[in-house]
Amino acid sequence: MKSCSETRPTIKDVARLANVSHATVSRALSNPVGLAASTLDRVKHAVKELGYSPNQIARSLKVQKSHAVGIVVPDILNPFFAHVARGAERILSERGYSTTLCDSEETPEKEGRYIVDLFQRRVDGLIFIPTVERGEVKKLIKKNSTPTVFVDRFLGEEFDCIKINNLSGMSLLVSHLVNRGYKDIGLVSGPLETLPGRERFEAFNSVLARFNLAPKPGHVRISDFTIEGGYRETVSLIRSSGGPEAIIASNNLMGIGAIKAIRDSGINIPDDIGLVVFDEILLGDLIQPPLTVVTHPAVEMGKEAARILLDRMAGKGPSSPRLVVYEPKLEIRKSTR
Amino acid sequence: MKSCSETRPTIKDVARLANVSHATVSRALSNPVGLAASTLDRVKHAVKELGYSPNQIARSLKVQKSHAVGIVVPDILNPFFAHVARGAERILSERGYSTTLCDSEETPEKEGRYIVDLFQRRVDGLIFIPTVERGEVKKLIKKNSTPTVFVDRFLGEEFDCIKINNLSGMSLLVSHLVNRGYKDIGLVSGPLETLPGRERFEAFNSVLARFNLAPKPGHVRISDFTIEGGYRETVSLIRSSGGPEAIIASNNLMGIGAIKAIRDSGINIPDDIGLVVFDEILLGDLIQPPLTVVTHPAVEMGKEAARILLDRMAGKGPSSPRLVVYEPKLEIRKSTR
DNA sequence: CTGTTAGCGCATTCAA
DNA sequence: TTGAATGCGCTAACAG
Repeated sequence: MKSCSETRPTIKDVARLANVSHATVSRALSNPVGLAASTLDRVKHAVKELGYSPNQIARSLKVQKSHAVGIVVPDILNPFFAHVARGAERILSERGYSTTLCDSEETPEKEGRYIVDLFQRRVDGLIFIPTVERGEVKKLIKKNSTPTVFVDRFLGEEFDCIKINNLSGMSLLVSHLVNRGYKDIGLVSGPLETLPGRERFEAFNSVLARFNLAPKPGHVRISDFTIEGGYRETVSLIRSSGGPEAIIASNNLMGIGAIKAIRDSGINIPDDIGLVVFDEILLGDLIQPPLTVVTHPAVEMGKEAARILLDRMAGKGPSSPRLVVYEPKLEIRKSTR
Repeated sequence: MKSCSETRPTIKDVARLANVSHATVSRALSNPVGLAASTLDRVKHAVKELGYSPNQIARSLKVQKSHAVGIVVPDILNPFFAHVARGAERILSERGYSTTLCDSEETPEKEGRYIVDLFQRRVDGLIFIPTVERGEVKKLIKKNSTPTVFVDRFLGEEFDCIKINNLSGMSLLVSHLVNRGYKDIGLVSGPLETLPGRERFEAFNSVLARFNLAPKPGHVRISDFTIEGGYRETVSLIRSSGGPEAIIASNNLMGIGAIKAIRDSGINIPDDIGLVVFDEILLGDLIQPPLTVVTHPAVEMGKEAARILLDRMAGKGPSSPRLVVYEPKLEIRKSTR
């Protein structure tokens, strides 16, 4: 359809049609108390007649609030992040905030551009799941006074953060394997520059030690939280002589990569190798064999992040950073002996 | 961290520090030609010193363009829509537009609020995948002159639209089944109030007729494009006496529902029943048995939508509505005999 | 080459 | 109960 070039009606157009001042129109629309019923009526008619829709940009400039919040996630195709976004968005929109969902695609440059753009658009708040940690973004966030809450990953103790207990999650996974008789357990770890990558890595080692076990040299691989990365490291793990009896994938995407790698190597779960995954896998129960995983309450975490952000934007809440830690759950399916 | 209450520096602060007028600062930042090198230098230093970041809201108000576009999808958890969004976002951000991704969660009310909000925020363009068709949203879009392009679903011939050839997709699926000897084929259809739902439904009937077959009464079920809906109808199909030999699910989510339903009924794919799905299923190749599906180039469709939208926003392109139709591909896996 | 001026559309004092 | 005036932060004539 041809875009028609007539300009949109403004508050003045409404005022003219209703025979009042534009200030009156403004009142009628936002706080109609103490207005003559007849005036209100005329304004309403004029609004409908012209199809007037307030210009939020002008309004934001005037009131110095955008009533918008940014949500930045590293990968919208990862169901975990999508669920977090959904939870946050639900709470925020309930409270009249509109949200801008940004997918940084695990790319620090893209992420940086988003943050700058969001700040220039003067969002009132930010829910942020960063990619690999870098000083620059952290500086940006700190310099800017926009309230920000982190989810899953974070950039330092000085920020509000919603996360899960990575130690207990990894403990659940390792214990499960050890209890089933696995001794030689491999790890496909996420990047150590991310909080969950690092914490799960450390937990893996410490929990193993608690069982008087230690990872075999070469059986711990540092990867990047992607399907491809998980695939690559798992293949290499399998091919190496004396590969592990079981593998823990440190997140869902690497778990998918691991399944594919195992399948492509012509060996079998759980007969030839065990596999368990940190974080739920979409359709994890439909895969053959169904995968044992550790789950997070992703939607709830998003909601909680939003609630805390709302507090911050309202200037409420403690002045110290808030840390909310959820407990993961073990979902036992059949990917181990 | 406590949000600090000092207000952000404005262009005037920069001007004062650099000893120039704010108009000069504006020029230095946007179009620095014909400025004395020394002036430019002073401005740049002042900008850095203050950590000045232009207020995009004020800028938008002045230039009457927000340089933002909205992307509204019915379900961000559906990988098809997520991929479309990703494709669109890539093209748009390349061209300096920022995008607001909105998830209507298949809820017309939520969708309506998003559209209104986006228009009030004066987005320069809109990429829109509507929920079930309703007159109201259509009216909103038409009344507003904001360029809009639809993907997959649409609201009428008068709009730009990127879609796939639903007839040939369904033809691929039906032919595949017929060639393998299935005669009694059931359909779990999407809602007929959506374009793909309707077109696939009609294609199902016409392609069957081409083979001199007709669907058995009760073997065509109208559902709602959700996992639950697909589950429900498939269970009912299986339980009915003389259920179909094979089922076509009209989209990916209903396909997942169908798999679960078949599994929960204690019967087997492909031995007891065949299943093929319109649209790729995430991990469709990891499910047991791997699912035969028809695929769309989702990212490319999103990109094309963005390109057309860019044209529209620039006032370029034909004045008649543009329709781009992609051809689906059959991905044969092993969910039929 | 740079400063002055005038709005963009709106909310909000302050008077009347 | 309503109107007039002001300014949010910025860009874009128009002068000089």
